[in-house]
Amino acid sequence: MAHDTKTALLDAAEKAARRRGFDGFSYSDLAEEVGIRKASIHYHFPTKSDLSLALILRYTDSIFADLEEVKSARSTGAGRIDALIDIYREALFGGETVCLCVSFSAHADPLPEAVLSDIRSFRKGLIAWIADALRLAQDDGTLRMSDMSDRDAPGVLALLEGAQLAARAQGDLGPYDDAVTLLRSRFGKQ
Amino acid sequence: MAHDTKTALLDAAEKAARRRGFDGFSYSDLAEEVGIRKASIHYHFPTKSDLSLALILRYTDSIFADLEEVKSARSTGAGRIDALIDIYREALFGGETVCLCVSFSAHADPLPEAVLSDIRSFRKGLIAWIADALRLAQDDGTLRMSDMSDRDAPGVLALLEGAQLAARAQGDLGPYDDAVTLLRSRFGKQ
DNA sequence: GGCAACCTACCTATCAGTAGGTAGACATTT
DNA sequence: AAATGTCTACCTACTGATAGGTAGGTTGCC
Repeated sequence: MAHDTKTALLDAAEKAARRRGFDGFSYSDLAEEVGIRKASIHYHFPTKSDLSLALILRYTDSIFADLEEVKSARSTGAGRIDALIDIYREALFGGETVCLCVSFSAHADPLPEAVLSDIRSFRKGLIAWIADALRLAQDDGTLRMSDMSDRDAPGVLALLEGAQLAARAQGDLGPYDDAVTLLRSRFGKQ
Repeated sequence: MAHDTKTALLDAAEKAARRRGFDGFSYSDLAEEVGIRKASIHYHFPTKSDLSLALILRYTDSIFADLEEVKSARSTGAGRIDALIDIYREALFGGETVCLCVSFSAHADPLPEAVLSDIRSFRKGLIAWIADALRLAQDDGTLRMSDMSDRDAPGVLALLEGAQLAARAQGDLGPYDDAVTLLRSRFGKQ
């Protein structure tokens, strides 16, 4: 199938980008991992810029789909925040990778404007989702302290991404769990 | 002077690493910026690994020195946390760079173990400093809500680093200020 | 026949790093 | 005081490896 190779390339590229950054892997690396020749990758992604855009589009779509699923699976605000914390935790792969958004944000300079634009709208959407969950948690009583509000949504996202950095630096999940304590302790039963 | 060239190289390398990542600049780039030939850089830093280590050592020393200064300049817990938020804010250079620790943590893979080890102990020291400030804030009454404690120090650091990522992705300070609202709103008069 | 999905072979640019030389400051020797 | 040696801080010129990307051919399916 045509799609299998393309998907395999995206999978390999995403893994590499999240581990070593977008400049940290080459078409050679991908070729070896996927099992085709280097030049053949250009058939699917003419330039590395094209690849970076395809990567971020697939990634943001997938995360937004996950968030929609969380919305229908979890009815309380605390439950939704908890699920979000888990999503970011699993994205760490035990401390070997960060999420693509973190990886791209950290070294945004070489990326094409279209990618940066997608990252910005991804962040916007995420913050809106979190704000919604925080409002819900206030209403349903699963947010313990009354001083946290939807205004804190950007802070929640920053906390999650920063916690990923800490885990990545250490190479294990410990620092992530330590950092998100600040969040978890503020939510009650789901 | 001998030292001026070496310092100029470190300055240029730090700026580049914080903007584009450690793999995002070359000895050629440094040579052009500093005004010496590429090969001459190897006299000061034989390999790029050597340069990465020199960078992180200088950086962590400088931050710890800043934190000591804050300790003597600010007597309240809230004042110290506020000063820390400012330090991380200024490290953004308006959204063009992140701090070196964030840059290195995001793409830790190519870095030598000695650098990662220094980053880990840097994080440890930072968290200890923050925990100390949080305890002080509890004692002196400048921490508004009683539900925040020194246990939240890893979360505070994660929040600051994550807020830097958000600002870097956007290219301006707005997202940083939005994210640290979660912190600032919890502290009273200094 | 036509097209998708590869391939081999090659390009130019750039990477970190090396070899070997040199100009000038400074100390030591004669 | 002059000559010599040594050291720092550069230099020119180069290496092999690798980067992203291109040209043009081949294979097999519809």
